[in-house]
Order: sequence, then structure tokens, then C-alpha cells
Amino acid sequence: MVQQQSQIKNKLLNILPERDMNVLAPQLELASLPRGTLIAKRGESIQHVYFLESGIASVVVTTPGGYQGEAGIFGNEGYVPTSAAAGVDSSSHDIVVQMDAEAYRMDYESFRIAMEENRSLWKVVVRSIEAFSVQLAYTAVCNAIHDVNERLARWLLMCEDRIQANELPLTHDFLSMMLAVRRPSVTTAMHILEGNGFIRAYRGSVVIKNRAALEEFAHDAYGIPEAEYRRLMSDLF
Amino acid sequence: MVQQQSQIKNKLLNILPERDMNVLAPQLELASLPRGTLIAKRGESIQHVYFLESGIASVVVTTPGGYQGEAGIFGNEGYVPTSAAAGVDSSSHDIVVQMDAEAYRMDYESFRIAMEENRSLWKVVVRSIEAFSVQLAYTAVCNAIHDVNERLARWLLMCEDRIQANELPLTHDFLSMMLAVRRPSVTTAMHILEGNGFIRAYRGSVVIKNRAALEEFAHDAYGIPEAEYRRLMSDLF
DNA sequence: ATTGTTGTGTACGATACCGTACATTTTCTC
DNA sequence: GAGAAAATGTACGGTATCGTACACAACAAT
Repeated sequence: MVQQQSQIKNKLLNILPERDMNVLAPQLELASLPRGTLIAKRGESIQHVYFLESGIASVVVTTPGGYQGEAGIFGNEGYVPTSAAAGVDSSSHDIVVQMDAEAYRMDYESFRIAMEENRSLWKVVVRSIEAFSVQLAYTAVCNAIHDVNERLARWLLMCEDRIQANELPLTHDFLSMMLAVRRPSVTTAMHILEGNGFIRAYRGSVVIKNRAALEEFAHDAYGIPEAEYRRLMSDLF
Repeated sequence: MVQQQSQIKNKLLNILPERDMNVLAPQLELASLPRGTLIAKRGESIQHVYFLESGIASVVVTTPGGYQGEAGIFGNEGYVPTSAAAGVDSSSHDIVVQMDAEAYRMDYESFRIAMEENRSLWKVVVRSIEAFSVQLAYTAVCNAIHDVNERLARWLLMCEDRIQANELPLTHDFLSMMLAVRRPSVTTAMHILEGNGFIRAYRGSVVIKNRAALEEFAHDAYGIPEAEYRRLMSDLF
């Protein structure tokens, strides 16, 4: 069950017309998802659909050869697994909680029915998918054309966007998996960002000191998917 | 208008139950899309929705700084622009025809109405979006972890998948834009693939000689999105 | 045939990042 | 407070790719 809609932080649920949300509310339960939780696994059946309230999760691709990398990241601006909207009963991706999260979740079958009956939910969900796919597209090109420094800057910005605080609890090792680079590459990239005064690095966390400058540094790598998200969500109701 | 459904090569239209397709048929017209045609432009309004019958188009990301790269590729297995399904009246991506294409198209407004009224079309379209987003995710990670040789191999395979023939009319210059690498990097990568006997390179075209070996060479970089597409489309009706 | 254009081959120094290894520091555990 | 574990710093040779430039080959246009 759910409290006042206005207090819901998930942007998809929050934007729903009140009457639609009221229909949905009884089916939502709040769940705690500690870091490392596997929300979904590729090819395996979907138990619940999640709307994050806080924290971060990401779509992680693991190749048959054991390589791993992050394809996309999301927080309270989305829902997951996206394949649920397609009426598939299994996920297309591995989805992992990267920073302790809270999420409203509903069981998959209820979600399917709600998607059929609740036009507003449907709209919100489909736009969210579209917005996420824009992020994926830009990540793909970003990985091809930008160096580690810029990609790290981009990642930190995307992370801060989805967290209340400007202190991000992350280790170099963790970031190296996300960016699919060596751990020492993260270390040196971090030094460059810190040397420029954009961030302050501590053991196990990063504090963003000058977001504007960091955005400027990331330049090409950051901004368009974010703007596109706002555009896609702006004229919904 | 449209001929026998069984003769339609677009996999989405082809898979539709006959009665649903019959409803749709009067609104579809066949269009020729020569290479270079801009099917959609980011932020600009959508005129038509396209179901490719042949040829290839791709989602191209252009950064404010003028860099460019391909995020995803599609042929007769999809439709476009994906954002049309979200009820947005503008595209989220630039979409460019890469090899001369034919496509059934319908005007955007008809598509919106059809999506509301035609449950089968809706299902097919949403699954297609999901499948495409899987491709985007793997492209993102692929760009991060694989070298140019493997990425070229992957691209050629994805290209052949979407073309009848095994002769692909492409130049190094074109591929360098798709892969977001230098043109000479394509040349040397091409030599490696050719040296291994996987392909034969001609001026302005590439012929795939040993597809199985090429797949093995690409290994990690190729296969999962393709399998996922088949899985997503298999149990639809 | 001549000329221009387009596509491909190749070279070269510079740089970003790799794989790996190891030292150092901070935090956790007992 | 001693030892283990985790996080970070640093080094080093090797390789992939870069940016750029130029030569040559194939085709097109006149």
C-alpha cells in the first residue's frame, strides 16, 4: 500500500493522474533493495515490476565470455524491467541494484492487467521505455567516441541526478565494472577530475564539488538524454 | 495499399494475425527510400511511421560537438521511429537510410489510432521496441569492451542479417562513421578479416565468404540480441 | 585520353588504455 | 592492537587506436 501520491518520489507514479494512481495504489508495496540485489535476470521470469523511490540500479550486460559492462542506469525516474510492458514474462536484461534502493513494486500479473486497463499507466510506462532507450543509444555512442575521463564524468553526473545527495558512495573497482575499463584507469581519471576541482575523492565515495564545471568537462557526453527525458515526460497529461 | 500478407517481408507486419493486417492494409503505402534518406530527425515531428521491407537504416547519434556514431541498426525486422509508440509526435533520434530501402509507411496519425484500436499491432510494436533496446544495450557494452576488428565483424554480421545478399555495398569511410573510428582503422580491420578468409573486400563492397567463422571471430560481440529478438517475437500469437 | 573524384593502402609519431604486479593506506574483525 | 581485508596509488612494457598526411588505384565525366 501507498501513502499520499504527492509524497511518492518515483516520477512515473508521481505524474499519474490521481484517480489512476488510486486504482494502482492497493497493488503497490514498498520494498527495500540493498545494493547487489538482482532485480531481474536475463531470460528468467519476472516476479515483480519495480518503481524505484530512491537508490540506483542498472542494466548490466554480461557476455558469454564473462566480460561485463553497464548499458544503462536508472533511479526514481523509471520502472523496471522494461520488458514487462511488452507482455513478455521474462526479462531481457540483468538488472542490478547499485546503490541501496527503496522501490514500490507490484507483482507481474497485476502489472500486466493494469497496463491493459489503465491507459495512463500505459502512457507513462511506454514513454519511460522510450526515454531509457535514448539513454542506451547515447551510452553506445559515448562509449565509442569518448575517453575514460569523460565517461567517468558522465557517469558521476548521471549518478548524482538520481540521488538526493552530492556524495556518491562508490569505489574505483565498482566504477571500473560500470565503465568496462581497468580499475587503475578509474583511479587516474578520478585524479584528473579531482585535479580540476570538479570532485573530491574519498575512500569509498566521491563528492561532486562543482557540477557545472563537471558538466562542461563531460560536454558532449552528457545532457541530451536528460533533456529528452524531460521532453518526453512533460506533455503527458 | 498492400498485396498478399504472406508476401510482405517486414517481419512485424508479416506476423500480424490476418484480420488485423487487413484492417491495417488500406493505410499502408509502399515507399522507396534511397540511401541517405533522413527518415526522422531528433526533435522534429514525425510524418510517417515506416516498416522496412528491404534495405537498412540506422539510428545515428550526432553530438553537439559534431561527433557522430551509430547506436542501432534495423531492417525489415522492425519499425520506426520507435517514439511513435509512445505517443510523442516527434522522434527521439536521427534515423538514416544506410542502404537503399523499400518500406510500407503509414501516416503518423493513423498509426496512433491503429495502436489504440489494434491490440495485435500494439503487441508487435512494443515487442519490437524491446528487442531494439536489447540491441542498443549490447552495442553500448560492445563499444566499451571490444576492439575494432570485432566490432567490424559484428557490424557486417548484423548487416548481412538484414539483407538478402551476402554482398554488402559499403565503403570504409561509411563504416568508419558507423563504428565511430578512423577510416584507416576500418581498412586495417578489413584486412584482418580478409586475411582470415572471412570476407572478400572489393572497392565499395564486402562479400561475406565464411559467415560461421566470422561469427566465431566476433564471438562475444554477436548473437545475444539476435537470439533475444527471436525469443521476443516467437510466442506472440 | 585527360582530368577530377572517390575509395583504398600505408606511414609515423603521439596517446590512451591495456594487463599485471605490487606497495601503501584505511577500515574491519577478532 | 594485531592481522586480514578492502580501497587506492603507482609503475612498466605492450598494444590499439588516434590524428594526419600522402600516394596510388579505380571509376566517372568531359
